[in-house]
Amino acid sequence: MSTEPSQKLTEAELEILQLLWQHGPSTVRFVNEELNKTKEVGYTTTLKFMQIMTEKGMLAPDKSSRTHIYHPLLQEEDTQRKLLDRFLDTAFRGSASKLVMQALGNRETSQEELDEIRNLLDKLEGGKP
Amino acid sequence: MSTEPSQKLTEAELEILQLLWQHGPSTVRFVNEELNKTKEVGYTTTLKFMQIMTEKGMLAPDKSSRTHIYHPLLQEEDTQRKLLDRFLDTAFRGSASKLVMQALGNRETSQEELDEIRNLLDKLEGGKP
DNA sequence: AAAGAAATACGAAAAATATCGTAGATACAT
DNA sequence: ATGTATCTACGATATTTTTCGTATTTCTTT
Repeated sequence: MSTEPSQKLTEAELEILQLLWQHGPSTVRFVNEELNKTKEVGYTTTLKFMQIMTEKGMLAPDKSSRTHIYHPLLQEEDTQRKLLDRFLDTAFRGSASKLVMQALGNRETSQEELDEIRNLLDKLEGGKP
Repeated sequence: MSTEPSQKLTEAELEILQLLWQHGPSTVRFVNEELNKTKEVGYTTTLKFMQIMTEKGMLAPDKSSRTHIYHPLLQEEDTQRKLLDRFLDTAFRGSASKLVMQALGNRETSQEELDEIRNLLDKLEGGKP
């Protein structure tokens, strides 16, 4: 009927979600301050965004006290998966390996992370003696 | 002071670039027909996009014949790298390994591709016996 | 050479995103 | 209890992105 988390995250919405995932449920003020570490954004702008996101079913404000606390309703990993699917299509025409190669090739990756990935590869190939 | 390939590709622009990378320099009509395989877009809309992209320095039309042939000026891999950097930051807060894990974990990847990736891992860890 | 088809140029409307100002409500400090 | 600071609500404006209509030019065909 209503609360379908309508897709199509905008850049600004994603930024806010990231902050909430990272720091947990937060106030508008906190989110706004975090945003301002990167760029200049007015308080009411942030507020408006979070209200719109609430309408869209992405956030739920706890209004029990005057200062509302916003909870993210979207799961981080779910959302990342969807974003990745889309990105893979639009930017890499669907070639996951090409994307992976670029992701690993073009930046520093710690030994630990490499090990992790290698483990995953082993697992994926498992059952093939 | 002009031809700087100003950044910030829009979705529509990227779609067009993909077609040009995939099929090589093309006419507006061809691009439009390709686009219409997916969604409905008017001819002049496509034309306008390609003209704007030309202004932005992303494309260069060969106007020697009446029907212009548009060449992409951006390199596919360069562009993908930039898009990936951005995406990595905004969607995965910079964690390349997390992105890679998702990319590999959530879809079918062929044995060949897996091998390729494993090779890359070996290379990246090279110099460490 | 005239009619019709196919391109480009250009301006402007429509839609989607982002930004903010102001008003009114609520808490807090004096 | 009065003034000040802090919030939320809400409407309005600005910016960016997408879409297209119309005019004009250039071929083709007859």
